[in-house]
Amino acid sequence: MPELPEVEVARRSVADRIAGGLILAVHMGKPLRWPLQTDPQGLVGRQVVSVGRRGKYLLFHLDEGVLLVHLGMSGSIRFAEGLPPAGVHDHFTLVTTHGLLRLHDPRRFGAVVFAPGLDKPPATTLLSRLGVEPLSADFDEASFVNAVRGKQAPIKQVLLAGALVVGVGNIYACEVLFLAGIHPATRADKVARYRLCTLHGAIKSVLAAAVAAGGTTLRDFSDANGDAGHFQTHAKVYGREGLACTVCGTPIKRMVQGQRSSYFCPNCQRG
DNA sequence: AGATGTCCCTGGAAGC
DNA sequence: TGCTTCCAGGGACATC
Repeated sequence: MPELPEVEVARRSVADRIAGGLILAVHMGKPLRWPLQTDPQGLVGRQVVSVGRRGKYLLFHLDEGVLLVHLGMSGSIRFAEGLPPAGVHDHFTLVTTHGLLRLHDPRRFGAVVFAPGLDKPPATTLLSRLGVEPLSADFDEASFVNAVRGKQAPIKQVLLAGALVVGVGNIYACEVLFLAGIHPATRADKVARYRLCTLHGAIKSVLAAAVAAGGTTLRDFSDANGDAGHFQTHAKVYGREGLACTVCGTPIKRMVQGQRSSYFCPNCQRG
């Protein structure tokens, strides 16, 4: 499923080609997570100026307004050559002078939302409560450590909530907690400072490495040109319940937090 | 207000 | 072999 690195890879794979393109037509498939909130035909004639990203949202900046695209857990965008008929899971198609871009999303957790501007609803509703970008200079160690220690929820859920730092999904959350030696159920304000410093570094390095490698292809991820990622996440804990910890040999355990599986090594992750 | 629970959806895997 | 059940996940929203 696309987490931040995959969304960033998707962004890079479409940005250069789509920029400057005029929207010729818009086709909608089955409804996605939230309504577009505008007449799709109103997008026709607008120009795509650039493609940005905030958290896991792709931002298609138009000459007037912005199109927010979320890939959910099974979404991918891809340029289609020619004018092939939409498949059953192609729920949004942008026909432009610079190519035909499709959003393919079998589970429809994705979203396409139009906003008149980034500083206007519904963009503000979706983006305002997002935390810091983990790959930006704003993600500094001291601020992160202090913010985490102001929370009482389990550390895993603080990471997933995205209010402090965005883009850390379930898989990367499990992995970075393992690297930092932190048990996922530990209350955020009870985690030792030195472990949070390690966690901060792990978030930065793991996400950056994943972006550099073209994302992780755990579940059929590919970029807009159909190229798969090369970040072979030999996950150290995720999905490895019952298997030996790569560090100490203890069987990896699984627990459920907030309806989601957390994988951890009961020996390596204590604090 | 902060923490926790619920729900949306469907393909693939596992179980009978 | 063919059915049914379970599971995965991001994040808005409801509830405590």
